[in-house]
Amino acid sequence: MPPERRILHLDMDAFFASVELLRRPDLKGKPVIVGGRGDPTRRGVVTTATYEARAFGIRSGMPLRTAARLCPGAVYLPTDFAEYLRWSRRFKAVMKSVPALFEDRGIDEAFLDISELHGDGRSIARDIKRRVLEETGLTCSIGVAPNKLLAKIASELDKPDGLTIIGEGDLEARIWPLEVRRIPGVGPKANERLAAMGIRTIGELAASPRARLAARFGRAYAAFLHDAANGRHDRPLVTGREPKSRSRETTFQEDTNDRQAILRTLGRLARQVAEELRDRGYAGRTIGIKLRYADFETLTRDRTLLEATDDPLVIRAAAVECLARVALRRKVRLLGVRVGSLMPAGALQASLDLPGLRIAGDELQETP
DNA sequence: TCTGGGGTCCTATAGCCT
DNA sequence: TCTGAGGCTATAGGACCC
Repeated sequence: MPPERRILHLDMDAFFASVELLRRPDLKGKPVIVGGRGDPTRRGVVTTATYEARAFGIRSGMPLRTAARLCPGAVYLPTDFAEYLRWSRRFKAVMKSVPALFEDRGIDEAFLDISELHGDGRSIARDIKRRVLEETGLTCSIGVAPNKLLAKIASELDKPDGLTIIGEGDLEARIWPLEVRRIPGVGPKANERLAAMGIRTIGELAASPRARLAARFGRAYAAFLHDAANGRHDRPLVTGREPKSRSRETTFQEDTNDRQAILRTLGRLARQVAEELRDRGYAGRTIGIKLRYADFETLTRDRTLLEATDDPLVIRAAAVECLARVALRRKVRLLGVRVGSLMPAGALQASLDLPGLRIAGDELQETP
């Protein structure tokens, strides 16, 4: 019998908006909406809204133009990722100071495996909340549970500034009444298909025969759903992660079918991706584009090179080649460039510097 | 007036090879 | 020699997450 795990999930409250309030304390108590360029007449979506704005029905992912209709009196601010990243590092530094496995889950949340720590989960969580507040002036919500999945659900249950402990015995009372959509991994599509089967709550999902789920969702996903609903989830924390791809994309303010404009944008995106790769010391072999038509139909095209690259001209050339495989009969709303199959650029150099090989121009040649 | 930008992972299919 | 199974890689799309 393995000892019960204790996983802690921390989620910052309305993170981007709260960071903005640190520099603009005069906006405290007002509806503040962060998203796009901060101009609700232009294309963009809400990334975060303060709780005052949420009272007007503002939700993240909502078009800024819709938000402007629902809450014209709100203060609209542009997203400033560099600034949020600075504050993100600060709260994560607090978490990393705890002697426990740490898993980074993006800019505003993270896990700790506190199984081996002395003391009860509640006091450990309280201590972290207090120190995060001291170091950043920001509040967060924490969930503690026997696995990552339940911990994440728990951290959502008492937002903002919440602390929720879920034990094995709390499943029926605390988790089963929740809607299936609360399970991370159940998005709009799966939610709809479950609803069509008459399954709305996690409890109903837990009581569904696996075979019935497998018939609609396939074995693997059905097993995940059924286990999750029954509180079973043994995925370990992922402590170190290598990036798999890097991309840049942009939505045109006006849909366009101007070939020259599209090519110019492609070149700019290729340059930006290359710059980021070089900054971070990576190169990639698979170059791809993403294109979204005005009607939102989206397609991708890939091309795999013989060698990994971080050269903007090589990336652009491959992207142009991908673009040539797409019919540009309709207007385009979004264009993206992606580099995948990443490897550290050092490894690339090492492979090119193998004895007996040297670089000549663009080609690998045998050393005489 | 809709619907961003940055990612990961999974699945299906096709071609090639053994 | 033919057929098939199965592995591997490349490609495309979709669902989901923050």
